[in-house]
Amino acid sequence: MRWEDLSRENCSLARTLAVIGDRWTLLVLREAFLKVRRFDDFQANLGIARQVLTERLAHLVDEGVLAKTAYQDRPPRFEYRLTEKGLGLYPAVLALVHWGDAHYAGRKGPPLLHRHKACGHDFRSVLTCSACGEAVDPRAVETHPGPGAARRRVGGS
Amino acid sequence: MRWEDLSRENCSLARTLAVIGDRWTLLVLREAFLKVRRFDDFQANLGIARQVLTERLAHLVDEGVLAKTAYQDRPPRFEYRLTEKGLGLYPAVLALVHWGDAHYAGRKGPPLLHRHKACGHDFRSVLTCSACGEAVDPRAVETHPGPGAARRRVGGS
DNA sequence: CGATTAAGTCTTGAAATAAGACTGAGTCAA
DNA sequence: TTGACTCAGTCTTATTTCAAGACTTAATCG
Repeated sequence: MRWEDLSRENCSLARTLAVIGDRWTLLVLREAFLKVRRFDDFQANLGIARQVLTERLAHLVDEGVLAKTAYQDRPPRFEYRLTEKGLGLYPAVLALVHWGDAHYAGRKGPPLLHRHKACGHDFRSVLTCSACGEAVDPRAVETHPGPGAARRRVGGS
Repeated sequence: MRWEDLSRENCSLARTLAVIGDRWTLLVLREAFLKVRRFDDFQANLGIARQVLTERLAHLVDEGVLAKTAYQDRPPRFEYRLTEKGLGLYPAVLALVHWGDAHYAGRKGPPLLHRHKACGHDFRSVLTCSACGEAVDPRAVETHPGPGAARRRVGGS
């Protein structure tokens, strides 16, 4: 299979990765979550090849994860901001960051902490069940086909 | 910057992506979470080039995300299983899947549902604060440097 | 005028990926 | 005991992507 066929897979992870699974894309989003908005700032912070950055930003805009808007007209200058859809990736990004904190932070601890403004404390993200509100252990999850599951061939010859 | 320098960045997301940010790696892990264990099954399910699969599995084993063990000796046959560290990626994977469900599921709904065995209901993951136990809105999070933050040059000439 | 800034595009060489043939060790069935 | 098959890879070749940095365009600043 080639990467560009991913979005046609009937799998939500594959479709998500078709949008944000490229090399660099999640790092571009990290910068966006840290309020970086301009092409040259993304480029300088990431050290990414400019061509690649151009392509990644365009893709994220196409997918509605970032919005590109002019903040001045002459000369034209643009900024890239997270949309609501893009903001929806925050739980995933935070979970990845906290996994990194747990396994790859240096002796001194994590480089960045997250504070929950509502309660005032630094926190880690906890996977919680939308149905019962309790923390979920990965081993306590079972999967089963949903309404959009692919029809399977049954009893074929 | 080149990709292989990522793991030296003082950023937990960058270090995480150095492990699981390659093309295909998260799909390999999807299969692992769905209890796939053998080389040929990964290969057949993903349609990934065998060479790439070989390299990805070896990398995940190196990083302690998967464990490779022989399940028979003659001929030698191996299986790849998630370690505890690998299981720790579940919240991140689930968050990505649920983002895909929200934005890319077809008309009929998501292809796969997740049931919380403890309460018996299908659920979505909710980002919850480890300090206060409440659901966290992305806009209610502030970041600040942690103990492992890079020392910044101060007052340089 | 000359330097600087922002947001790219272009060029070139290096690296990664896709597709599929091939290998080797062993099993199974006739 | 030959021939088909399984598993877990390796090898080859062509295509695609990425890295690095020079170049471009339009406008402002001193």
